[in-house]
Amino acid sequence: MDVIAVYKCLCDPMRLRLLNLLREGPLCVCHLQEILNEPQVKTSKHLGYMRRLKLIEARRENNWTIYALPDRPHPLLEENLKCLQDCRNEMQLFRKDQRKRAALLKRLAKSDGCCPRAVINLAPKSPTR
Amino acid sequence: MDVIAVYKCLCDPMRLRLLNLLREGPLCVCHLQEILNEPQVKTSKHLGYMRRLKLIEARRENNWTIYALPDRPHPLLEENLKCLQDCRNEMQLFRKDQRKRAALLKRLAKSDGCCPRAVINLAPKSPTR
DNA sequence: TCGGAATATTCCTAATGGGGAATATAATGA
DNA sequence: TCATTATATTCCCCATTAGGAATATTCCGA
Repeated sequence: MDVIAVYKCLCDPMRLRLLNLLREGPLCVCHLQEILNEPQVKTSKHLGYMRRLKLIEARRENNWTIYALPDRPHPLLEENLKCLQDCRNEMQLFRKDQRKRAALLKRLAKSDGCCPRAVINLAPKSPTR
Repeated sequence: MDVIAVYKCLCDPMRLRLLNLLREGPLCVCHLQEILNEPQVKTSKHLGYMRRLKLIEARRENNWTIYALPDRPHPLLEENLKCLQDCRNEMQLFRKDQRKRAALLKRLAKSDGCCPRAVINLAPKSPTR
């Protein structure tokens, strides 16, 4: 039952926020951390947790680790992320995070971000989806 | 975030099996226990857990406790139960449980079950849905 | 009133998870 | 080589949970 792994990931608020962001495109840890305004350990641990359960992927890009949903995410995960997107009326936090993400990307487009190289590499992926 | 409660319920295999059965109609504890072939404590505890989180309801019918999904279940729960229903190819266990349930109801229809009164009361609800 | 069936609760133990502080590791640039 | 940045890991504590054994509770019928 792989399904259990999906639900285990989904049953923590912080992980939901992370997934909600990754759904819109890959991000490095420091950006996730900044957007969520949560300590580094916490961010890294939750990402590691989901990574171990194979729900998200990580790749090293120079000094940064970029996390992303896999090309073909677990269907159950996808379905639920879509759901959460829909009920984001209740999910003020989600919307707020998304706005912060948009602002961050905009800021980085002017290339004064903390890891421009990562951003450039991800540029084709992040705006759409 | 009520959503977390839903996912907490969903991240245990036994609870998934219980929900999968309740989705088809109400059942008393002893029937659930029999179908799942799990010890009484375990069954009762998981049901209690979900009940406390308001995902399922219970009503006392003489000596039995009948558990059921609420009239208007949490939308996220419903969505996921539907999902699980769909991917039940992987979920051999679910199908097996459903067959056992059908057999049980058939047997009870001949009124030699352990709690006929409960069954009678629930008859209008269980066949459909 | 008593015994038995159905269910819930309590007590215990082991495992897991969350969070923080501190430390380790990896990669960069000076 | 060294300092710095980004990230992961380890250690520690606390809360939650799963599961079983035993016990309590509720309700029934004799």
